[in-house]
Amino acid sequence: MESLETLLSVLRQNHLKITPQRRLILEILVDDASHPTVDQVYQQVITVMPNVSRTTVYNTLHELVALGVLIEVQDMGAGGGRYDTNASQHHHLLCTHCHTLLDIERDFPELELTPVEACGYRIARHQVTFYGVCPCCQQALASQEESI
Amino acid sequence: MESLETLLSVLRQNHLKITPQRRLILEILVDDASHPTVDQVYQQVITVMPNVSRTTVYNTLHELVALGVLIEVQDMGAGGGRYDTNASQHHHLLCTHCHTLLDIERDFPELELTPVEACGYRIARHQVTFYGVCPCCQQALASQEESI
DNA sequence: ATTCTACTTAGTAATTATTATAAACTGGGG
DNA sequence: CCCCAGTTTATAATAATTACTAAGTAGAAT
Ligand SMILES: [Mn+2]
Ligand SMILES: [Mn+2]
Ligand SMILES: [Zn+2]
Ligand SMILES: [Zn+2]
Repeated sequence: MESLETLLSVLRQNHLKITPQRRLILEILVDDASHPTVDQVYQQVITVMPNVSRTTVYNTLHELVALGVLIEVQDMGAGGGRYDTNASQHHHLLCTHCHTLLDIERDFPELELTPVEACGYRIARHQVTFYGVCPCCQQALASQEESI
Repeated sequence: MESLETLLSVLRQNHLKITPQRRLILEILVDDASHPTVDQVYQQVITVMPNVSRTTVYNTLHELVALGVLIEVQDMGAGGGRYDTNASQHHHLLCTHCHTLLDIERDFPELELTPVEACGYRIARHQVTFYGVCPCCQQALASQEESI
């Protein structure tokens, strides 16, 4: 994600007030590349400002998405959507067991649909998700099988 | 999706009773390649059997997913997850405006992560989603701009 | 610095999606 | 035809998100 200063200036440019709550949420987001859920952001928020409401977290995340500096990603299985603080074009590697989600920064420019495949759609971008099992979960699954 | 007969035999092989409710849901699924939501399946169900409960639809869809003949897909923006009656490996083309989701049956075998990119994950598969605007929505958006 | 106001927040309620529970029902083997 | 494990339904509970509104405040204007 961009630096805190960049994000603050985006807010200013869009005439959004820089409240302590918004500032805290931005600070948390720039430090968290784990694709957190709304609730994970909220839990971090209330360790610092215990009175912030969930509504404020929802509002702020939605505003950042509307401004294009935050992306919503879907994750099979986990509760609720997750937010991606890396708004640049990139791809993902998901552990199907614990849902840890890593960024893959490489580009895959060779992915192009033929006109007949595209069916008249005007294609803007593509996104690849690799599914697998992370090293931690491989170990956990292996020792689980042993104990059977 | 497989034929109705194939699905019925999968149920039989797994000692699941073929009830009128399940049969109807299967009939609906084999005819619907639109990646419907739970509610869209339910709405079709109750036009034929008005007393079927949502729980039965949820249960049946989950059972089919467990049997591997139905896939859950995530769709940014639309309400709830969607079900994919095409359980084979394939990719998707999503209209970011109306969320129409088309299957792309081509394979992309060249998509491989290097060991360093894979970070120790044991990778099982990958899935590509192309994002764009479908012809209908292109027209709608164009005429909308005209009227401004 | 003080005032003012439109924007923001917190708290609560409402909505929506999904899962849990348990009593009544039934497909299909025997 | 009987029977019972599996299934369905209705209802309640849980979870995720959105709506609403009175109270609070950031930042511009004075
Ligand atoms: Mn990412
Ligand atoms: Mn599909
Ligand atoms: Zn894992
Ligand atoms: Zn469309």
